[in-house]
Amino acid sequence: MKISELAKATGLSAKTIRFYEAEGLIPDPPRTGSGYRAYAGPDVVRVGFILKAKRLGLSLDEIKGILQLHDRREPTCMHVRSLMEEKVAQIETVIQDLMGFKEELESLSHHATSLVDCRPIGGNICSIIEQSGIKLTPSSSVWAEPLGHPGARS
Amino acid sequence: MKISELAKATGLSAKTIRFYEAEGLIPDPPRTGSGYRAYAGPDVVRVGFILKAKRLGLSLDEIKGILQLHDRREPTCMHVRSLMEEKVAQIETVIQDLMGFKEELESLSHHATSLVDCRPIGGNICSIIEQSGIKLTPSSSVWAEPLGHPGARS
DNA sequence: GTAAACCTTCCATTCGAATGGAAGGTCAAG
DNA sequence: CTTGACCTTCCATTCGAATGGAAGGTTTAC
Repeated sequence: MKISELAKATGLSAKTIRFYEAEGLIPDPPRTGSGYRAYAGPDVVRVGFILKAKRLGLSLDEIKGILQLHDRREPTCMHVRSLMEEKVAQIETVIQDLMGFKEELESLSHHATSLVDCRPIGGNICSIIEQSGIKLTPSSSVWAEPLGHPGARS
Repeated sequence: MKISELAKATGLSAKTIRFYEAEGLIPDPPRTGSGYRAYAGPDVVRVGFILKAKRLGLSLDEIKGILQLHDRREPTCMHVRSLMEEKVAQIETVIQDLMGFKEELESLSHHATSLVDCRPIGGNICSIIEQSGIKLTPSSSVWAEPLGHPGARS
């Protein structure tokens, strides 16, 4: 199995597979005489695992941790379970934050609908935003780093 | 007002203020004889606006758009209102996704608790993950790009 | 007169997860 | 025997929002 075949089998690009190898998620495969990577069945399973774990919100680093346990033949499930529980707790926090924040935005929009003059008041820039009850106290945005999984781009 | 004074007044660093200037969010201020930036009251207001808008989940690009309207003396509020409504809709989607996903993770954890043998089954790597109903169909993670505000680091 | 505390510009680096592209080697079909 | 589809390595770039640091000029206090 050449790299593009593994790519097709898993839905990744060849580039991404090489990238996963460089990141230590996939072992360096044996090579053909001419230096081409030669993959086999277990590699498809492993990449499939990576994809599922990614879909579960694990970072490549977290996945790498699990795979290293597995490769050392240590049990992974306790570790995975606690990762999952951590994710659930993080998700709960994010949902709470988002719901509160949505309220905030909605009340802002409603207020704006009732503003007769929709132009800056005094020296300010936009009353919708500047009349909002938004606090600047702790800096940061609600969106700040939700789940240790920041710039996820499919 | 020198840059570090504006920084203190707004809670930003001088670096960040220069960065906002370079990004076109703040106009190039007048300079003192020795080339130091000389700010005034309206600059504090403007930076305050940027911070509030950021807290509301707007990206620097979106904020820049609003400020440009304002600088051209065009009305901003309709524009801002539609941005807000868009954000609310995005938040709703994200909350829905997160809640469904949380269910998924929780049922996974429950299943794992009842697994007698917590080791890989067959050729797989971690049953918790690989027995999950997670689909790989459309690629992508639930976390994929929640709000066009990906790597927000306070 | 000199040291600390500012200020200036410009370039590189961070985080995560890839992707783009150049330069060159290999393999199968026609 | 050449064309085109692969493969290889290596380096740079993307996205967003900054931050780090070097090299050098200025201002203020002692």
